Amino acid sequence: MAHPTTSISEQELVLCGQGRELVRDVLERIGDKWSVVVICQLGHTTKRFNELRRLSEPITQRMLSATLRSMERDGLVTRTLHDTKPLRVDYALTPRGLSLLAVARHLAGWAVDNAAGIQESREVFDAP
Amino acid sequence: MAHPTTSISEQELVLCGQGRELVRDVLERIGDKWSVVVICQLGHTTKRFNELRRLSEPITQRMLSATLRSMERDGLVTRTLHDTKPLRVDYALTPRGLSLLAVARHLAGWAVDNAAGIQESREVFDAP
DNA sequence: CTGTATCCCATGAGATACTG
DNA sequence: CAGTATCTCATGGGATACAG
Repeated sequence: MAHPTTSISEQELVLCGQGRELVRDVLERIGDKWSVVVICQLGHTTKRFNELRRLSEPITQRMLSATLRSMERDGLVTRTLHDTKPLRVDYALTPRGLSLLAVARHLAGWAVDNAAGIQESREVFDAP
Repeated sequence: MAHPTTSISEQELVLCGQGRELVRDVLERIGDKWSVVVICQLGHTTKRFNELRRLSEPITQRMLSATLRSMERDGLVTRTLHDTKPLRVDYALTPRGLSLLAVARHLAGWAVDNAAGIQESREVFDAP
């Protein structure tokens, strides 16, 4: 890991200064509706388009296509076209994609740990 | 930490099953335009509305208000109204908010580490 | 099988003005 | 000071149909 136990002050600097746009950028990457789902479904194994589509249900064809392309653009997945008939395309996470997978899992851990508590807070807040 | 070295298979289960909605939920919470900024600016210290507003520039009054309220609803911040004149309201992260701060910093670490590489990948991808 | 092209609408968020 | 109320517009993303 590159930031294992970075000091708090350093991280605060990062988040308060120029780093803010970087962080926003990452959040746009990971915060859209499907990226994390696709990243997690891809995991460490290569998968085909329709395979991913089934695993990521109810994603639409359009959104899977768009999500994969912007991930490819960011160097998170590789796209390999096998020139067979019928067509066959394989997707796999790159090393960078795998490192994002780790972050996504960290996030997922927090989500699972806090989902119930948040739900409860909301109910209290929304009460009469 | 609740999920320090959770096994991969367990996490994969979490992300593929019911956990998906939970994760989406968290991403909507943290993935909006201002939550992470506000969380980071709040950090470990109590702050007033306009103080936060300056620190989170160029956030609008409306969005800071909305962001803080949904964070309060989720039990991430506390809002304390001091009945003085002129009015004074203090905001601070709750323990849950602080745990999210840690996750946000993890994300920020990844962002900083990968921003340059992603930028480069994009340029290559977008090339003529 | 693996996509692209359109159309369409709900939502997120900025600008601005007003209030306790 | 600490908000709320409108208005407005860009965009994200679903449904559907078509294409290589």
